[in-house]
Amino acid sequence: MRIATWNINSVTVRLPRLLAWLESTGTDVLCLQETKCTLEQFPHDELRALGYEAAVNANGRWNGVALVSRVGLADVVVGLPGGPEYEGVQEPRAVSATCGPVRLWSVYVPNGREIGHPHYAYKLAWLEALRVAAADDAAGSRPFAILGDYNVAPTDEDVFDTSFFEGQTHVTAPERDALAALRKTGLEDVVPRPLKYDRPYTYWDYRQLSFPKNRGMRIDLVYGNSPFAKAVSDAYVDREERKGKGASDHAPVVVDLDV
DNA sequence: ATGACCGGTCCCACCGGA
Repeated sequence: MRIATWNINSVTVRLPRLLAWLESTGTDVLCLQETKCTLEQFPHDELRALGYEAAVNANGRWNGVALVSRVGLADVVVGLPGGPEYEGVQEPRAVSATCGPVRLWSVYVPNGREIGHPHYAYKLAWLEALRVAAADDAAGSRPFAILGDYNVAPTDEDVFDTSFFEGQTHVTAPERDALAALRKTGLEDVVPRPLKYDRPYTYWDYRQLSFPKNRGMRIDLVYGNSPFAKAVSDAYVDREERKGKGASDHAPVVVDLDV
């Protein structure tokens, strides 16, 4: 079984790439983030033509997540139970479902913007709510994973230059502590292998030739419980999908499971 | 080549991304 996570940065603009990628990789379940569409705009018909159904949490121009599956979608939960609001709104940043033998979340963790910004406190509160909401499944015997854009680089090895990020979000101790607390529920970081260079970055800024210079970050993560992690036969970052005109600024992370 | 931001928006610039 092949599962993947991909911050697609607009499912509308990226639809031709999405369909071609699903076909070429034979992915069974894809977790999407930043769909940037309404529920009505989500391309259910095009995906159904390839044999996929989708569970979607979206409300317009920002954020938006989905689970796209050709191996079933059961017990769908839309949103993060107990999750915080930002400016009075529950943003579409989480959706979970059972896909065949595994329980999966697709999450888009808030960016945080700047240290001390209300969005930063919101980010930390959101990660804490995720920890609480996922604790039972994390400790369970069914393969379970939270995949998505965490907007946190777990270690200094996960950014191209630590000095570049001094004083910025994504690398601070409170953010990394929040990830550590999440792992402590029984989840481990399934680190993919890079297809080139030495580090499995998943994101490269559009600006300043970041991708050709490999000035990247590993912020798209797969946190799986022990039954999930034990079933992993391979994991890699598909950096090929970051290439060319019309790419997302994130590459998909692909995980193969023996389940 | 992987090549010097991009997507969305009621619109001629700005927000959000990280």
